[in-house]
Amino acid sequence: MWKYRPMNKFLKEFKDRGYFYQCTNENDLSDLLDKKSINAYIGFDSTASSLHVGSLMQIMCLRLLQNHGHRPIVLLGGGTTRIGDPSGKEETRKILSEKQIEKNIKNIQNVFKIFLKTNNPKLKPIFVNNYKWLGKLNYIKFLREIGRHFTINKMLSFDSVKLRLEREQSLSYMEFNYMILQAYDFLELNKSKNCLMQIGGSDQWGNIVNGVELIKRQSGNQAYGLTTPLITLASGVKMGKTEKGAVWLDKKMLSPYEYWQFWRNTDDRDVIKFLKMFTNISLNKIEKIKENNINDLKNVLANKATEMLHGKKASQESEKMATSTFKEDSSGENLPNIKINKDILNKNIVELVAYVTKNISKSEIRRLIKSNGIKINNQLENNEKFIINDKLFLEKKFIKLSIGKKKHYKIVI
RNA sequence: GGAGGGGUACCAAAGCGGUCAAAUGGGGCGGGCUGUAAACCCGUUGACUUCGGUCUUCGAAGGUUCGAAUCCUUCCCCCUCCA
Repeated sequence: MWKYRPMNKFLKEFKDRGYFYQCTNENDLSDLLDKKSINAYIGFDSTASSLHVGSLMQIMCLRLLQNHGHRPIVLLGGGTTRIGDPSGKEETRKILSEKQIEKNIKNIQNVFKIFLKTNNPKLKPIFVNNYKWLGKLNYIKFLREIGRHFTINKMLSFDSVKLRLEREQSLSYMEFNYMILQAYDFLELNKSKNCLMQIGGSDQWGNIVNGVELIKRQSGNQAYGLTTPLITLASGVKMGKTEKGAVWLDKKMLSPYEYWQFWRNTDDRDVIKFLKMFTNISLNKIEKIKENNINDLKNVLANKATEMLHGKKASQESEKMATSTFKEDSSGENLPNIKINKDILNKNIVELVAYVTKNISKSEIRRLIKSNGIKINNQLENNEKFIINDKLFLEKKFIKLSIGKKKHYKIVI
């Protein structure tokens, strides 16, 4: 008999915010989450020294979980990173050095310390590194205890494997084992941390289900899996990349201002979706403001998203900088100062731009100048021999250098 | 182990002795339109330059040639088929 029961609040919000894709046993899970506070984990790739926006939804899931009184476990895959997940990968991945992985893990933890900050000691995130248990596995023992539960027949049917085989791309034995290791992780966390749920991207479904089954067989415990959809932008591209590369969640790799800009430049069609997914604004409030001017909403999105990661101050400064860059058409008074050496004076404009930008070649700067991309004090300057002299600083004591429409610098000596 | 195909700029992909700094598409950058959006249009996309040029690139190293991304030799790496 099916009787009506209201969905668990966490699950409901999880769905309403757009995080939900699939779940192993929704009704039971809903009941469980109503009944008690559980521990749940997500594993993160440690192949780079920072996570990027592509992982943000996963992080937000943990945050939501925590807000609803459950405890997040963050697994940073020192063990599995050494193997490489074949899911969704066209080719075998490069294998990183042990040292690099450890370094990455250390740095990545910082992001979670920001997003999952709490005063409640019971909800503090637990960090685990699966190298701790995977690193000392005994092969024979592992095969006998764990390997026996996996049939090759079934493993071959999983997408991660199947696609690679169908496309006749090689899949190493090492990678083939990835899903077993991930299942084992779940089992291990279930035993040692009483972890009852694993969340992951939809491409992790197979791996997660394997874990749930392994736990059932090994210990008889019921565990659950929950997946999030792959976010595709209205423009059709995968989220998380900009022209310049990944949108990193680390100010050393992407400044707060650039992060702010990333959100500010969201496609119109994605704004509401992103407000739900990537801010902590309540769904009721979003419902109320969703008809507001689209550009105002983009500002809200940028502010909230930036605030969450880089703090209120950085967020406000970014907005201020954006306003002075795009709105006021002004002197550039509010831009951050860029100090230059005196010896740039009386050299030509190419030298100045090169000094300010780094990483862009003089040929490229010359091209920019020729194609009307450079302004000095709001004045187009298309002579590459233009000399920077101190008269340009005038009474303002600085010059405003504009590169394209979006990049402006306040140059002081 | 045997047979064959291939490695070209950020990516994909043409070129197969000179006219190749290398077609074309994507991406990027700049400009136009606009709303810091989308769509569209134009330009540009190796480095350095006294704007005359100069230097470095087509998996790596050698060689042939007046001249090589293109031909030859050796090596490295990928892929396909057969065993």
